[in-house]
Amino acid sequence: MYVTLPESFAGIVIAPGGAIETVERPGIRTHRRTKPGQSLFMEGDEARFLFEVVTGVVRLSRVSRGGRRQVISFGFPGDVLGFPLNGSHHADCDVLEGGDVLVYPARALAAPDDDPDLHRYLVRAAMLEIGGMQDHFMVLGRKCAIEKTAAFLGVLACRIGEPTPTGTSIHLPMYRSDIADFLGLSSETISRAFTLLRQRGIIELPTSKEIVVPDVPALLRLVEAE
Amino acid sequence: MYVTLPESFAGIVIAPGGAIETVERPGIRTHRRTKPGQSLFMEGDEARFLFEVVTGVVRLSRVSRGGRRQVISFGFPGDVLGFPLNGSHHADCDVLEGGDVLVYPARALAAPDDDPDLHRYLVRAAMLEIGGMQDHFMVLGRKCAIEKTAAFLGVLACRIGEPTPTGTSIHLPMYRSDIADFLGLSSETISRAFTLLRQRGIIELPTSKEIVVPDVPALLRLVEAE
DNA sequence: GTCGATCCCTGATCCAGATCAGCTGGGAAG
DNA sequence: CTTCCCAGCTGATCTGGATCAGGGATCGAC
Repeated sequence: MYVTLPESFAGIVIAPGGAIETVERPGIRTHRRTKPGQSLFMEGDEARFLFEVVTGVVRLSRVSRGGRRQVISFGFPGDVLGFPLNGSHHADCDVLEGGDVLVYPARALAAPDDDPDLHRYLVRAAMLEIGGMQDHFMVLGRKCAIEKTAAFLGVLACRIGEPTPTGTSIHLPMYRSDIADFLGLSSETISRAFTLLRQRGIIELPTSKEIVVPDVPALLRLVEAE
Repeated sequence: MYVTLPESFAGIVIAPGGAIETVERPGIRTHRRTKPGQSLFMEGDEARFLFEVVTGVVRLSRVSRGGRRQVISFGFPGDVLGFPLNGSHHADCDVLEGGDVLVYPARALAAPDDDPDLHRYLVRAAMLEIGGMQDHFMVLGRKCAIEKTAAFLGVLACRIGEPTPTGTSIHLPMYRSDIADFLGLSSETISRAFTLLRQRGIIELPTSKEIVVPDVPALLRLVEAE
């Protein structure tokens, strides 16, 4: 998941996934059960598989020599992760919330003929990945803290929000520091942004990992004050 | 081009392109001549073609509703641009320095059987794109101005630097503001970073668009002060 | 040649967010 | 139950980079 919002968001309820052109996911595949804290792959590992999150949440991240960390993306249900570079993985993938992943052979990407349906599915997933990352550049490079945070929560509300009587409810499986490393901020700034949004009535925080958004369009209007 | 540096850079001269696993570019293709200022495609255009820069330089960018701009990447010789999302382009592509581009039909990506060699070539280019963008996240989110600038010039030196008696020479076809919008900084900060690097003897600026790097490893050592 | 129009550089000031530090609360272990 | 530990929150301070402002170099139009 990247922080990528559809063109016209004001007042529009966005369907989970938000796909326009759809490629059917190929039939029954290999599943693997994931446990919190488990590593699906690490930077430098030979890339034998790609993964699609079915349930649960994973985190894709890189750590620099100096110890600075960048969370590249969060993998929510429907996200495909593990696109290989020169045959090896290029980031660490860890499980935040246990669940199920689909396991695709990396060969399916390089060899179209083995399984043409799967191949086309993965190529399309790669295009979605590139598009999402392009949007995320704008967030990282050209938005302030409150806009980044609002955009992040807005995307989560659209993708994994549960409708409740009081608003859209989001469960956050990651730490504040994960969100910070994803948005290029410090964890203190995330805390302060959450507090500010709460004070303004944009979100409620029943617990530190549960967020209720009474009015998603109001949240999304904060994404870019023009 | 993204700001993406190989693992072990200190003292190592990086080959242009830096590819490890190579896929041969398919035979003779359609060329198109480009002129400075020309637009190859714009956001929202139907994606009928992908482009590979042969000579010259292009710029890929997005502009938000509020008018803020993010330069997503610069296209130097060897870079493939224009990966489609739901059949349309997702950013603007403009020519900075005239030259030649190869034109590939977008179908080649979706339909493996039309031209299997080209298809594999483009899939591999997409994987390079994803890997490069992941590295660029670290630059945007977790590096300071001087590190961003040094990393940017370092990549350029490795990719398009010309060896001269006094060092590696780089021609910059873009404005300071383009570099700023690429690195998530202001154009003033780019100017100041260039001046600082010049004062420290890391670079020379014969003209504002020509940069000479006497010692590329010294430049790259600034990328991450640990 | 002169005149604009840009682009680039640099100084001064300001502010958003990092950093440092301390406090609080909830969950796990005993 | 108590204790410990760590995530999260918040206050105080600092600072890197944005912003504002002005000045010089370059280039094209005429």
